[in-house]
Amino acid sequence: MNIVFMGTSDFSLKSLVALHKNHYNIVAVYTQAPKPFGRNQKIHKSVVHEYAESKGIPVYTPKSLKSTSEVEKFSELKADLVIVSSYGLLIPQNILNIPNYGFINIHASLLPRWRGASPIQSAILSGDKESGITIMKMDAGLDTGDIISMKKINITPKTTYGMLTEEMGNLGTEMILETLNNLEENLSKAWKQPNIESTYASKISKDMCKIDWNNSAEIILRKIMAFSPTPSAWTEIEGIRIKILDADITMEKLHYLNEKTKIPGQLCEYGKEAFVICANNSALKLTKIHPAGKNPMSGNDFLRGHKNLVGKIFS
RNA sequence: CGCGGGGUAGAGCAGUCUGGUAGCUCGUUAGGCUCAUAACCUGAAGGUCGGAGGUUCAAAUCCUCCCCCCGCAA
Repeated sequence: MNIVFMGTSDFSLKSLVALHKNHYNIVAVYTQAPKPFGRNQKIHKSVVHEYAESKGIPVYTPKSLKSTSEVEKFSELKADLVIVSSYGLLIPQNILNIPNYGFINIHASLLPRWRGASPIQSAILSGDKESGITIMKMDAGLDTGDIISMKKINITPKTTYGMLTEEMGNLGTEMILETLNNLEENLSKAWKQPNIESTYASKISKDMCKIDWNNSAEIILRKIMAFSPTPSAWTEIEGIRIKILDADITMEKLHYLNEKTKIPGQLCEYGKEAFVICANNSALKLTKIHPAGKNPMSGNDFLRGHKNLVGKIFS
């Protein structure tokens, strides 16, 4: 069976590696084109691109699949099945129709909740208690295909995007291998998504990552977790831009904080630890932060060199 | 040549502009105080100031080149 793999991120890489190690016949890999990335505008290939190349698998990086030349190239691969995992491009119907077994997608949410680009971050941001992986047959809609299988993962208040992505990647890999084990039967048993209760996870934008200290500590903590370790929730104080990598909602020090004139975003020190006031009489203890131009450090360390900032306001 | 911040004791920083004894807050360590302590007091150890060259009577500081870390942007 000829398999084509389409994916770009670390999440998808795990599945590709597993497929390759299990000796599936991967005839081609599609991934997003190399882009200028990082300092000095160096061109970087995607992790999937690097891996496929190192294993001698042909790599395709079209900017779109809509052109007739791309459709022709694809049909020449004589794919029987395509596995898609956080690829990043829309797949037109005339390509979906080509493989006998169609397209299968590994999606990192419990569909129909969180269709779209950022299912993992969105689940954490909105405070979901659980998420998971859905394996589905792809159709022309955005993550609207029939469901082949679904498994859950718990989310705690301290689950980060990085941690959840790791777990999701492992689970997705496990599930796609199960699916392939008994492909025809699994495909025939697929069921329709309920169209109620669907939600969409839009792409992550810059402003989404900036912290609004007028929210409660709980909401802010979700944002920190959803964007950790990257791109990171951030804030600013006295012109210094600071990423917040980890924090804890603090209860025991609230009585102390309440005696002060609390302003949301105010940096406080208590028992050598750094706190920031949030809305509704809540506060966050800064446990790991990353000031621009510096290396990541604890809140305590930051205070040691910046006593003058105590009492100032994050914005 | 995309824009910018930084490298000084184990950690976080000041000192650089204007050259003149290597500092601060912590940590570590020895002792003291205390019913006791992560609190307080007294002492100690711990630095080739990222590297190389240059200027100078004298360089963390000024000049030249190099290395490393990071933020933005994409």
